[in-house]
Amino acid sequence: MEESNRGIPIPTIKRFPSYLRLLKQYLEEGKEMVSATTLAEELGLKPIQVRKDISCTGIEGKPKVGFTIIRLIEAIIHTLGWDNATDAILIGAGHLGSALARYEGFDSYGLKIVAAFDIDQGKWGSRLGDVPVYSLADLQDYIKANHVNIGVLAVPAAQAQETAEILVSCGILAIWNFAPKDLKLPERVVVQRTDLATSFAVLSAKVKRKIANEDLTGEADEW
Amino acid sequence: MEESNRGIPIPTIKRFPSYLRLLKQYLEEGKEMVSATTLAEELGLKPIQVRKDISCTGIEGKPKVGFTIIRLIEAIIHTLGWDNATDAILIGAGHLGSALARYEGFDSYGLKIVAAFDIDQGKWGSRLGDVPVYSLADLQDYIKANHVNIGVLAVPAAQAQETAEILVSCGILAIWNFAPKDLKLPERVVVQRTDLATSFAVLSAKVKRKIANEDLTGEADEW
DNA sequence: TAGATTGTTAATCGATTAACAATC
DNA sequence: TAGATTGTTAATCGATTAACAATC
Repeated sequence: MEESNRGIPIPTIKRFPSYLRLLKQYLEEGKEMVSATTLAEELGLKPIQVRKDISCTGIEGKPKVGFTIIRLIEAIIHTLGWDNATDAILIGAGHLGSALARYEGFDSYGLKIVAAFDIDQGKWGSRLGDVPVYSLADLQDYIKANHVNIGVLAVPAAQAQETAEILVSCGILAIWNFAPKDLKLPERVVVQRTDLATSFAVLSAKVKRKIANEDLTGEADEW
Repeated sequence: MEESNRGIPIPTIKRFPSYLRLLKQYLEEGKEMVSATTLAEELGLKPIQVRKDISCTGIEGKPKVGFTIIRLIEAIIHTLGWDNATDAILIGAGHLGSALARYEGFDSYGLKIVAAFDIDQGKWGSRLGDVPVYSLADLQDYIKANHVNIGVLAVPAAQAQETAEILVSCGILAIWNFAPKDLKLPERVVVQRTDLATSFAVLSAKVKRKIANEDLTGEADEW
């Protein structure tokens, strides 16, 4: 009963990393307290929204002064479940996979890419940064032996579904899918897409909307 | 008046690329018509939602048969503004930038990365796939000379704000930000973030929720 | 104390979903 | 024709925002 069935709203979850980055910066600058008003101002949000979001972490503030930065940081990290690192494997050691394997930021998200797998024999035995690359044939054994729960999928779209199914059959619980393909998998598997097309679609739409609105205001000026 | 001030809902925009991929696949398979029911089934959505989304493109279907695939594809591409390619420049030729420059999929989004810029002198004159890498010092001249409107930002977080400000001062209208940093820019600039932290936060939350719910149902089974 | 800020409760807003008539 | 599917109008749902009392 303590934690609701539905949990914290996804939009709130999405804002947490931004809060976290800013709070860490404040901490480095030697600050101790911060108000929701300040956070909102810096991130372009409304103060009330920041307060609602913060209330999801269970942290309480002090009127007039705000919130204790270090406590907020810890609470957000805990709420996101980033306080104990999760091992993940990477499938696909192409350009994108390579960039992901070398990405330094994952440490602070509690994500650790421990191994990469690829069909290309030429890549077996090599390393992407610190991450060793193995044959796809070793996937199943590796997952079983190392109790990995998360798979990061960075293969071409044409192989995505098939590869995802292999991951699922190996017992992977969650897939972070970077391939431009919508996966059809059993309900129990958690799938999170990071889709460049989707992101660019939103950018395109915002640009279009901005231009349309500027045209409107432009016309209005002539009245 | 033809196009509303607010335009198409962002959630709908975000689903368009998925429809597009699936429709293109159907087209390749030689199909001509498709129903909203089928699309929904394949993408894990509700038929009513697909119909609502499609209605935003202005395309009308035929009861009992559905929609003409080719017309739907064209309408979605047009609605997204992907029918005439937009030039973009890439800032930051590191691992991520390199992967973005070589990404083949951008063609179909109407995005073309025409040049990359980096502070690292060792990279000047080289190429990321087809994309030439220049000095950051050449940025302003290049933007002016080539009428580029979109900047893809793939620099380290510490340089993101500063680099974005340069882009804005050079007249860039929209920034696609891959750096894990929230940019503070003038209202008129369109900023779209593609943030690994945010995406992973949602994945973490879904996993947590799934586990919580499984525990709940587990307990319920014992009653 | 006065005033800024918090947290709660209620109102608003936008998107999803349901209900159902129209139609091929 | 019968039945599946469309498109519209209304209901529901969830998140954002507003209002305001509590408090340091």
